[in-house]
Amino acid sequence: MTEITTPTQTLDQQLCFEIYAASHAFTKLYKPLLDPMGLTYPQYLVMLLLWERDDRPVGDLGQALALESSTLTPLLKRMEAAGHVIRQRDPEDERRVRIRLTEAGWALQEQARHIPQCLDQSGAVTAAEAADLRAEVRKLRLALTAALREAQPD
Amino acid sequence: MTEITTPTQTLDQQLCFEIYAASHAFTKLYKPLLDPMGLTYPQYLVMLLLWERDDRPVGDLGQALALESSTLTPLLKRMEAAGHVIRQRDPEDERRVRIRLTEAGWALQEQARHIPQCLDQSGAVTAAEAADLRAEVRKLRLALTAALREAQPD
DNA sequence: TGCGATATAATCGTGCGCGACTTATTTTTA
DNA sequence: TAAAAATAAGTCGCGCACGATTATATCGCA
Repeated sequence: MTEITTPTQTLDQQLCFEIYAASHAFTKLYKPLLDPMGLTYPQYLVMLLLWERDDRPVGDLGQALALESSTLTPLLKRMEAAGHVIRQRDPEDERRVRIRLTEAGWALQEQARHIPQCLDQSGAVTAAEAADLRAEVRKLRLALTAALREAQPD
Repeated sequence: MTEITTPTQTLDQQLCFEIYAASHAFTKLYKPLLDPMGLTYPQYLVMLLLWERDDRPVGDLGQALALESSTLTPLLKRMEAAGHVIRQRDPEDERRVRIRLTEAGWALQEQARHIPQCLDQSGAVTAAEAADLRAEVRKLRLALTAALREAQPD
């Protein structure tokens, strides 16, 4: 059963738009939770990585977040100014700058612990649905980056 | 079978991050397709809406895209400068500014027609998968905005 | 009729996010 | 080992995206 799929040029039918809009919705939902901690949403993602493993070079964070140094460097400087992290040249390899949590940065982990639950309790999705959806979106993302890599091989 | 779900503070397990990263991946994948038309990704979304129904007030586009006037006004001015649209006060209601496509703006529709296919052919997802995923993410997004509305009732 | 409330865009300041480029360091190789 | 290549972070300019605020126009109602 092959259908004639006229490529629908309609916003309603675009997966990309839904992802785009959902991303903004997440950011807005997180904002009131993060504001009291003095974190923005991308900064929170950096904190998640550092709580998981501290003392990483910038490029390591960029790899994990799929962000460029041109995005991360200013962001990390703001986080340093806010007292969350410290930026320090790696003596082993002077090209690298290592990012470490401050005491205050570690302290925030406690405050942040309830955040994932807030989402669950918002009734937006069940934990199981979230896990499934996460896996599917992850698959999509990896496929998109692979397609991109193919399209422009540096 | 109830599990003890310690809320995992790990980036790997965050749905929000996958959505965030997928959104950026889409934007990057679209860029080489949109650049020749002189459109950015959010501008492309505006064009989709206008091709669907021309001559809309700013707020109408904002409603559809979930964007504020503080985002759209400068964006639409850039689109006007690029010759894609015309911004004009509505004589019926002088508060409104109506957005209309120019001839050049309409002409782009042809060029843009192949874009959805490019995505399909990138092998990232099948059309059916995309439709399913779109529906799920849409459900999530609506739930998130509902949760937000509940949290801060203006 | 006129005045307060509401609706609609626009402005401003801040923080991403990227591509193109630069600088500094390390590694490779001729 | 000196020159070339590769790597890592940073800088710059531009375009979103938002919240807070403002300006203007319309509406509702006494």
